[in-house]
Amino acid sequence: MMSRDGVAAASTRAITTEAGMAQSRFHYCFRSKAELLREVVETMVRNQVTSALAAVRGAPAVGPGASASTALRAYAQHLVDHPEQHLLSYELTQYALRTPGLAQLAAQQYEAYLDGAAEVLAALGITDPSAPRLVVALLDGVTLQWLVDRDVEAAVAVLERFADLFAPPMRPRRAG
Amino acid sequence: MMSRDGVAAASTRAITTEAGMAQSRFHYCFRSKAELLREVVETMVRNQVTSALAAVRGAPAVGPGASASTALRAYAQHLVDHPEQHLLSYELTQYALRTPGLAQLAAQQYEAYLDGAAEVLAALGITDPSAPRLVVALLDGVTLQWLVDRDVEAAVAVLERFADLFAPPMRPRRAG
DNA sequence: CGATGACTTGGACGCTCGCCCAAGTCAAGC
DNA sequence: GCTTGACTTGGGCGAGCGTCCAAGTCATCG
Repeated sequence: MMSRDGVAAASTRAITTEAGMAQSRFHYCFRSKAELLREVVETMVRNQVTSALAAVRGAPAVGPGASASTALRAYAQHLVDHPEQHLLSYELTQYALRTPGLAQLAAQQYEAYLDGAAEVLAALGITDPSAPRLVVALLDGVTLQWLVDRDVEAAVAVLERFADLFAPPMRPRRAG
Repeated sequence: MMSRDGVAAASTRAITTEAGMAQSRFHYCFRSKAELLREVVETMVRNQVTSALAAVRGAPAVGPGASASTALRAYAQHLVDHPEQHLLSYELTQYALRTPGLAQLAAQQYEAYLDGAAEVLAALGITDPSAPRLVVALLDGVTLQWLVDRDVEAAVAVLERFADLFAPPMRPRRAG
């Protein structure tokens, strides 16, 4: 419901109405709205990381270059299929950054992303310690761009270009 | 004031109080709050693009590799000096994406960013048509990461790594 | 001088927000 | 059967929101 309508629209009344329960019940289940948001972020991040790992482990790897490109395509597919989830992820980050009591929640979120990315890259045979930050940064940027202009071709092209730069398939000029 | 307190805190009352004028005057100056936001985004984007261009044109270019690295460092410096402005930029994008009447505002914002990036890259001697999207995506991603964890070293390292991949200084293995 | 119109103001409209409370329901344990 | 305590509820608290309006100020101009 949050991914459908946005964090700003997720009032305690809207949430409880969606769940078909009385609004008063909200503060019986959660101490405050911040507590709910904490749980939402933790659950969402856990799901994202585990499903990304499962997707990478599920696909057969035929060399770091090819599988990196495949993984990037899979991410693009997920983005196109579930745009609201990705937008929600950024909304929650910013909500946390602007809300005093939730400042460290965003940090936890991205720590989990970076750890997850490191694990995914390791599964692809890429162990460079600076790689996770680079990959997460590029994915975030491409995602944000696509959420804005919905240009799938351009987004995929950027990902392909990055894959070529970052993990060239086999060798640049040999045995094409 | 928006960059200081966030978009959510920018109510018409907060804005007019900050400006030292009566709240009623807001709707004499602007038809609605959406109209103000439109002007804010347009002004902000214009300033960002022109100042980025001025910075690149101001620095002497000594080859695409070196100047690209310099430009990325300059961006990192601006980010560290004015974090709220960058956060505001993302907040406005998301506010626009979630607000029905403002949907195309985000598209205009990123169109301007991409055009600006293309111009900056052209000034650096990089004319690859896919380059602006790649660079803007990476800058957005690195910026978001830094806004969350405030790790300057890591952010600069990622930018350097990208500069090496994207526009290698002179030649990879010759005349170092 | 009197009228016009741009500009400013305090106050109000109806609405939503997070949070809280007194009262109620109802199965479990004595 | 009675008490306990987890659970649920409608209603209300004070506050803030975007927007609007009648009334007021005041320089300009016939």
